[in-house]
Amino acid sequence: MSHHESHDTEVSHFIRDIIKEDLATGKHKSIATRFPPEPNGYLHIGHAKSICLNFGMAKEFSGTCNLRLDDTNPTKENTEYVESIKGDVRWLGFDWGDRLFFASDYFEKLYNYAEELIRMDKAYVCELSAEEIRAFRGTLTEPGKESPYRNRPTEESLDLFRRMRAGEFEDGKMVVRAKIDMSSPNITLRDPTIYRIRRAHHHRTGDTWCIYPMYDFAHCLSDALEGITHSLCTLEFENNRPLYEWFINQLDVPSHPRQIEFARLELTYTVMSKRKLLRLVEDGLVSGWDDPRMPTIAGMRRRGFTPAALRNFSERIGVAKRNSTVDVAMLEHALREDLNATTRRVMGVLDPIKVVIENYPEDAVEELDAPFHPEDESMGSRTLPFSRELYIERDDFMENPPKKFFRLSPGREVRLRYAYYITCKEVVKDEAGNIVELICTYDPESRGGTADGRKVKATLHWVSAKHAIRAEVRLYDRLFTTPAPEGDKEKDFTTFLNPDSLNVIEAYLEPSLASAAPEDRVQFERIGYFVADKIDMTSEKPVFNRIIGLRDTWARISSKEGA
RNA sequence: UGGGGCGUCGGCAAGUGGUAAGCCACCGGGUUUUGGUUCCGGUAUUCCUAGGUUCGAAUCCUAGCGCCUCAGCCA
Repeated sequence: MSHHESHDTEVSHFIRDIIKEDLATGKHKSIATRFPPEPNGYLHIGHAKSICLNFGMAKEFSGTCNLRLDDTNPTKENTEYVESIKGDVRWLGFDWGDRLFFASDYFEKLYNYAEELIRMDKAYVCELSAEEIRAFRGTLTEPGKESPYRNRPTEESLDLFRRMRAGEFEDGKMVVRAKIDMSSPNITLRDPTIYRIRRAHHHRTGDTWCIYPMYDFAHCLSDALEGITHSLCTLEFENNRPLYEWFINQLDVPSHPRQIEFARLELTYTVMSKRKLLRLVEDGLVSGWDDPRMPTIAGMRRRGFTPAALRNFSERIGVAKRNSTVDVAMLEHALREDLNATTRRVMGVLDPIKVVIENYPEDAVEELDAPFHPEDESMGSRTLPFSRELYIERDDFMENPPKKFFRLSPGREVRLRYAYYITCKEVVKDEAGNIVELICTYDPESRGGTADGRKVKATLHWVSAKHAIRAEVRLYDRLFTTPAPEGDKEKDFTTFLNPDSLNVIEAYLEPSLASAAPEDRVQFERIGYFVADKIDMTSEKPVFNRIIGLRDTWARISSKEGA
């Protein structure tokens, strides 16, 4: 973890309290958590919250956190997903050591537990069809009816279950169900299915099984087998907790974990459901799961997010039971905060306008020294070539500036960062009236950016025209235009897609950037934070992604004044 | 209309009987070779509502109201 991480924001939350209490009372000598994703998709920022919570609690209390892939449904899972999950967790900065597990590691044990349940007359093989089971289940307000197979002899169920395993029956022919209470007001307790027949190739166990355990049965037992003390999951599993406890109480298991539920993360201006994320990818609305606009960990990584920013964010949003939607500005703040501290400052001009310094020698080139970080000398410095023709940002010049505009305009003097003071003498336009060039003069006494006490109201970034390198710059913005893209029941969330979420431009950058390595992050001074694209960056054709812009007070002032 | 859960500032979120932390956002102001950073200051007489208990309640009691969740051989 980087030394930039701030721990001063650590706040109490109910899970931390429970853990402290359990340690204080001696209920547990040490704690064990786990992050249990199903390898059927890519991880997103919601998972990041869970990862940070589980690994974070383990680290904070010197416990352990297992990475467990919950692979009980072979029709949806594959190794590509397990690899991406491992990579994402590692990138976030967490280490599971030798504690990588799979629910499928326990298939044999799970099978034996199921047999045990049948022997205890706490489970039975049911031959009702899926539709019949549904019909027998009852509704929210009416109790269910018992299956006609419910009271068949234990031996018969046991025999059938063994033959299920042996592959004697076709898929869907029968299931094994826990025998609990068909009239329970909690529907998860109405004889839930715990094993089904599913002839599918499993990514790890291959074809050795044709029956697979259900989540409710497998999860609690996996936790118990691993000695998990605190099994943290999201709110929608609250209804399943009595069932979780039922299984571990019936069976002779090595430990009794406690399930604790917390609210999943929702973020403004984004969608989080796996289904909707898949839609974006499949409909080609984004370039893939790692599109820099996606809230996936892979996407955020490619966008240039830092693991520390995500960790800090997770800590700050807290953990509670209340459903809530976090303002994405909070995430952006955590991002800028980390980037500000860790990133080198360089210069690049996104939308150039040429400046010719008429009193600067025709062929002269000077090497000017410029630090990489004004507040952190340890980052060192580089030299910048300066010459007669430069580029500055189009936004930094106005022919008829409003009162509060401090930048360059006719007759006004400004500073070129780490270079000289220049004064605009003349504006050159084309036939159409577009400004194509600015004729300026410079003050040779202001080298480095200081002149005898003379103050100037603005400092502009610039690049030397003949030394600048050209690069593709991908300007990313929020994917949606509304804080709650899922909030309108009438309209599909894709109608709120931001048409300007990506703008690709060609920019002029200072030459040092040609040697940037993929995933190197920098700040283009006065503009924002950028990252050399993980996939497409090469020194021949540099590609930078905008991670996030700097806070732009001027933009707010000017739009407020209608300037 | 059964069960479970949740309601504290614009958004997160502490607080669990002693008189409303913090963060984001927002608004002022200082410093500044990034209109960045940073630093100072401001921002809930009030905790879903209504009653009640108490010297004292966001915290306890009662009754309402609102929102989330559960009827996969998904997780």
